[in-house]
Amino acid sequence: MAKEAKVTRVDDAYERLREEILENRMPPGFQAPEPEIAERLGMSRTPVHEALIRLEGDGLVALVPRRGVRVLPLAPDDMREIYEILTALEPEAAASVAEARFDAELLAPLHQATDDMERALAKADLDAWAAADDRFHRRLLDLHGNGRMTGFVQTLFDQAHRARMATLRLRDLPVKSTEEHRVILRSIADGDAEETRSVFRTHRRRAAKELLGVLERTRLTHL
Amino acid sequence: MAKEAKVTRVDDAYERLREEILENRMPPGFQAPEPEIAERLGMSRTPVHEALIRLEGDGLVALVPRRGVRVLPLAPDDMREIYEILTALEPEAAASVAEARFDAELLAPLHQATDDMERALAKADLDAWAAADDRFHRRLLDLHGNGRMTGFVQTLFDQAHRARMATLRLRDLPVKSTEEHRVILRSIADGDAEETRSVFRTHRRRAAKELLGVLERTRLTHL
DNA sequence: GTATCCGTCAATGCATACATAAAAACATTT
DNA sequence: AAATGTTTTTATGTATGCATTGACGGATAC
Repeated sequence: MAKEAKVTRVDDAYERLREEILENRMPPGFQAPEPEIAERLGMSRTPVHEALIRLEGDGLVALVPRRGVRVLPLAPDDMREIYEILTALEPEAAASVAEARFDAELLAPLHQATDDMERALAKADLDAWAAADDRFHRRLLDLHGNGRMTGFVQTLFDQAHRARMATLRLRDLPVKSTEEHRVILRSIADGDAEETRSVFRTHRRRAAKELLGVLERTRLTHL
Repeated sequence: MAKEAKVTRVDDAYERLREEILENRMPPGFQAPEPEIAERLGMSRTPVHEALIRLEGDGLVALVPRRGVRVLPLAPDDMREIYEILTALEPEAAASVAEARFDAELLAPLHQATDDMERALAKADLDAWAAADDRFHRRLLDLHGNGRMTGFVQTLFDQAHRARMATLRLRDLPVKSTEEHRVILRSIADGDAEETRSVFRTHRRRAAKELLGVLERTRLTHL
């Protein structure tokens, strides 16, 4: 997962800043003027500003006149919005993949990701678990092949990333979630679209409820 | 619907270009270097470039190195992607609005939009019909109150706008579509979430099928 | 006539310059 | 000391300059 050679400074700035936000090194509420960011990244304001426009489009930051960038915090309501959309989109995509009855070879990335989740769970390696979980969802969307959906879901994942990582450490190991992935995968392999949709919906609903429950209990109103 | 006072040149450029694309004054496939656009809009390259980044994020244009902007054409597959997402999202939003049992006053914008559709249909004014149709969908999303969903659906509407306007003139008057809106509205007013979801789904599926049928029959492979 | 090579042109990425306007710091008055 | 007015600093929006690099056209070779 080494950094790819960045072609332009705008891309470079975009990816570095995105990563810093996702990894919580630029935490929610963090604020800084553009010249400061530019200096930190070792480039002029122009490419930084253009990268920030993209990040703003991704819903990760807000550009506040005269005070620079602000990293947007996530409130429980934001998570509700995000999970509602995911609950509507992903089960449809999964059902469509099931219906397409891909052969085992094409489903390999999903098996791989699910195996990785189980392995990570066994080692209680939450970072690895989350990465594998992400990969499962991403690969599934890839198989479905609706680029717009994939892109949008990815930006939602990005937005939710911090909250997911934070809550992951505030609750029991995600045993249930891992099992559900196995079930989803089986119903996809069986080509049972209706079952896939139903199981995936349940999976998303439960995950949302659990996450919101943790936020509620821990009084984490934004992060 | 006069132009609002634009605060910055970037906003100005963004909105003018977006409108030109939606209204087909910059047709799909149109290509021009940034300096040319800048001159046309009477500003320097900087704000134009930044506006173009936003339009690229909206999926309306592509920035091609060394050749400037290109207005993206829409293929039938794009329409399939768009309608698939709309079919997954809008019925959920509508069902949720039905469940919320808003009182008549809050539903007024929907009644208004539906009335306008019927009036426009009676006068065979397709532009007014399309505008009212858009408004109905937009207001419904507004009532639902998921800002991310609203925003995303809006960008999809923007992307699909040209195709919708083009096909509207290649087929019979949208009588069925208008009637369906009336039915949807009634089921929302009745607070019947399940019925709303089902009717809306049917509405979207039928609209998609019809539109794709027209594209197919007229061999319009991109527009 | 066709294909290849080279030179010129032009578009973009980025840096920098500048005007504007807000905010912050400071001074002055009461 | 508080409040008000003034100065200074600073961030952003926009324009412009410059280097790089690809595109295009013409010339040359075959």
